[in-house]
Amino acid sequence: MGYEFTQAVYDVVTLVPAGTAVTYGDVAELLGAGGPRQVGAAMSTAPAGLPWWRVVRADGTLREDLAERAAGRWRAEGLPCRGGDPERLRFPEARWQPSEADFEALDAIAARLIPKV
DNA sequence: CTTTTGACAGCGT
DNA sequence: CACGCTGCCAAAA
Repeated sequence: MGYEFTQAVYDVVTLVPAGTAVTYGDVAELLGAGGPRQVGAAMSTAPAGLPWWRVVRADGTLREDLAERAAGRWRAEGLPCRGGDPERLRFPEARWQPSEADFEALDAIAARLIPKV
């Protein structure tokens, strides 16, 4: 199965529960591969239906055009925003804390990931 | 095949 | 707080 990095990123993002968020760097770390920019590259081609608004920059913001569309979702999910800025999440409060079961799922994803031969 | 781009992050200034 | 610079490496050109 051509399980590549990009697909693994999507799988990880899918695990992030509503009402929580992670940073691009978090995704790379949870995956145990790549880095923030690689995750961003993968997200740029994200399929419809993926909760992309739950993946933000380390400072709790998103690129402006994306932040506009994400703000509504954040409010609907009750994500904690910082100060009076509705387009900036408050970390680490908003950060997803994976349960043990989540870590197992994460581990499974990492294991399936085939290092690009 | 090579080169450039980029939904980033952290540190220095 | 704001820039600027560098490292990172998958994707797209």
